[in-house]
Amino acid sequence: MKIATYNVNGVNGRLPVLLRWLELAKPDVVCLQELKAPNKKFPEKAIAGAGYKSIWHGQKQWNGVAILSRDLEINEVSRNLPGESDDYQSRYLEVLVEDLLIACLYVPNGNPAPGPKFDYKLRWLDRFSIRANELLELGTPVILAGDFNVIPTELDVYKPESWVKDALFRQEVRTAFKILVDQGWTDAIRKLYPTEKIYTFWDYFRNAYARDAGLRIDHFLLSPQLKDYLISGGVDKEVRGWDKTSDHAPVWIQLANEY
DNA sequence: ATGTCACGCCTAGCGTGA
Repeated sequence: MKIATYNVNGVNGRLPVLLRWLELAKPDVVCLQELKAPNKKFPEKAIAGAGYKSIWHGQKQWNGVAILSRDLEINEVSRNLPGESDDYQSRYLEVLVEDLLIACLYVPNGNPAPGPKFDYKLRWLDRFSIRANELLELGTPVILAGDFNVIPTELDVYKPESWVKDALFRQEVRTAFKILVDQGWTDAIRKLYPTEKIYTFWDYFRNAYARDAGLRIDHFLLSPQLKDYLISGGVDKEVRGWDKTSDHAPVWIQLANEY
């Protein structure tokens, strides 16, 4: 099974790029973030035309997540991250793809830090950590995929020293990510490439893509049942170079069929 | 500090988020 995650930065503005990439990469399941579209403007028909059924959780103007499936049956489990009843931001979606639970997440950016947005990010990560632990305790295969807005280590950023005060790399955030992973998750891309520079995001500013001034912030975390079935994975980096493209590139993993 | 995108809106540049 090939599973991808892609922060599209506007699902309608990016529709030609998304459809072109789907045709090329042919993932079985796709987690999308930053739809920037209300529910009624999600391009369900165009995506169905490419062969994918969709479950989406949109929001006017900002945020928004979706999960697409090509052939496999998909059923919604939840569209809310527990723990904060007045949190209206659409950043979370949990589905079952057959017997595999997939959570698609779009963690708050958190800048400027410190400040209320950063506090919200830390609370969100705490809430997510609680949910992730519950999912682990199910003892069934689970994938947490999406835009974590976390640079896990110095290897994951082109110039660490210039990012230490940024909400994506501050120590509190790196620690939160480490606590989460240490519950028993496997960072799939880092497992496949233990020492290589792997980036998934390049800023629109300052010609970042051409300079390869990137960050690794889109991640797959695998529950223990899955880690030995991870075959391959990577970043479809060339998509970041396409016209009218997102600032993120799609990231994917391949799991053995018999997991 | 800056830079570049996409979105919504009392439609046309501006505020906001990233």
